[in-house]
Amino acid sequence: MTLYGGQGDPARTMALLWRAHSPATEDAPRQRTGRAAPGPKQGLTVDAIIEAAIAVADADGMDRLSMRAVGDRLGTSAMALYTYVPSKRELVDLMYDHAHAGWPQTYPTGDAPRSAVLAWADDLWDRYLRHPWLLQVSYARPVLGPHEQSVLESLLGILHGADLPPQSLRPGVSALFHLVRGAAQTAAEGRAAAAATGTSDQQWWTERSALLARLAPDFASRFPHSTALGGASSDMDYDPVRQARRALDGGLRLLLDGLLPPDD
Amino acid sequence: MTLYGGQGDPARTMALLWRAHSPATEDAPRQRTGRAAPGPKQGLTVDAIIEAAIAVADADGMDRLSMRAVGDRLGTSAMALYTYVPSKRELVDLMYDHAHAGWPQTYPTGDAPRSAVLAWADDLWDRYLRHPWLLQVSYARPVLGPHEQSVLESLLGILHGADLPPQSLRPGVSALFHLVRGAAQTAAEGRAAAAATGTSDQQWWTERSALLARLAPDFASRFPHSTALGGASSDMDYDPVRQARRALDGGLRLLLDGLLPPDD
DNA sequence: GACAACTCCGTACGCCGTAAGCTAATGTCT
DNA sequence: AGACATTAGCTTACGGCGTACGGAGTTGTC
Repeated sequence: MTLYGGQGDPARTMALLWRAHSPATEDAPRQRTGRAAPGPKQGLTVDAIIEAAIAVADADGMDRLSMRAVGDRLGTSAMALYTYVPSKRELVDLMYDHAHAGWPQTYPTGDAPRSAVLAWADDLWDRYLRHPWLLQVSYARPVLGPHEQSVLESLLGILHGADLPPQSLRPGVSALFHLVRGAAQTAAEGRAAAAATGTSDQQWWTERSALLARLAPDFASRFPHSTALGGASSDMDYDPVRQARRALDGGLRLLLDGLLPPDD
Repeated sequence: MTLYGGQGDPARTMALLWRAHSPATEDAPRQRTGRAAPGPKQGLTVDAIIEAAIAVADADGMDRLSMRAVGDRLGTSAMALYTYVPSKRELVDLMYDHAHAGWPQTYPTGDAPRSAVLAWADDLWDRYLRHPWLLQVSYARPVLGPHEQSVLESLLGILHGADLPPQSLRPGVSALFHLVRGAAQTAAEGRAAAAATGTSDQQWWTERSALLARLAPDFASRFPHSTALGGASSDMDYDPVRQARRALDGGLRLLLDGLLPPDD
């Protein structure tokens, strides 16, 4: 199920999200009271925690991400993290933003906004497949961090050059995000399913068909169009990542036909 | 985080999914051994469990859906459910399919496939907003039940009439699903956030802006396009559901411009 | 030297999914 | 009628989770 973000204390979360990037708030829980700073030195940093958490999620998946697991990786306990991070939810928010770091500031457009959009989508697709747990964090979250913001900003930069009808901008942006995200999710989950069950994609698919044929022998007559669509041609590609990627490319083509003038 | 479905024993899951709809397997765990049926009468049914679980998810959200909660609602314990359903994962799969029940078999197309697609998308949007937890179940799941299958089948029926280039069919279908699902997710989560915090959408938005202005005073110069996009006009609509719906309508328009000939 | 502020973190609580196994009910077979 | 295999229902319990709470130890200021 989707993990909803942005639910803790918004001020605290946003301070953490924008902390290093803002000239105003230098850093740290330490600074919260305006006064000095007694007490032991801090042994961890928020960034170290974020990176450890991302490492856990990348390696073992979001299901296995727990405060205890992050603590283990850092050689401490789960509770030690709570000095730096108010809760797991906030940590996920921070992970989410951090995983979008290093995004290109701009994409070369020239006279070809279409290929720039495709490059942007390709980068986002890569990012999602590299950190599939990103797709399990709600993207309707309203607490945006600086790195996520860059992803949006770079797309807007591309579209700014193309002369869109102004009322197409917002829907176009939403649609592009939804398409990439949806396709990447399909790909990531197909890949994960194959890895989890250990059966090849083709093998798995034929087993499923046999089962369906037995349980629902009238399938073909009840769902003729689905049957036609699923009809396996001999050169069928069972790899879920390639399938999803092809669907994404096609979907982007259709959408951009409606959105942009053709590159030339 | 997204709950991955379709991971239990596929044969058992599919038998449950297609059970009532198939002439072959009459029903029930009872029947699994070919032999007769000693032991106490069964006091529950799979359908009752599914419906109770959906009621819990509708009322309290997916986070609060637990086997114990479903058991409580049925006046029994959590463990009593395991006679009927192999695990929570399978139960979620069954819930997912069941929540798509009653889908229109066909949409009137006439010469207007475009409006038929829009009606289909509208129905799906409604369904998602009525059962927002559906959006937290992965839709890349390959174990399809009969009701989900009808959703796809009806769309294919519409598109069959329009003469699409054949290579546009799959990407078009994927894109339509992704658009509706993405928009509904944005809407549902915005709605949930407003309900959870108790602040009005407008109030919440202005607080967020003030916070951002303080933490990242250089926001406008670093993200000029985002700033321009977010620029609040006086007649701005803060309601997240309406916003997402408008984005969906616009996105569908763009996509269908690329996909279909205009209705007339 | 006193004290306040702070970090660190062990313990514990109430959740969760579900494995294991007992009890009692029911059918078939002798 | 009685024996017995099979099954549903359910209790108990285990190992996980997020995190509240509070004690212990460390560091700065007065």
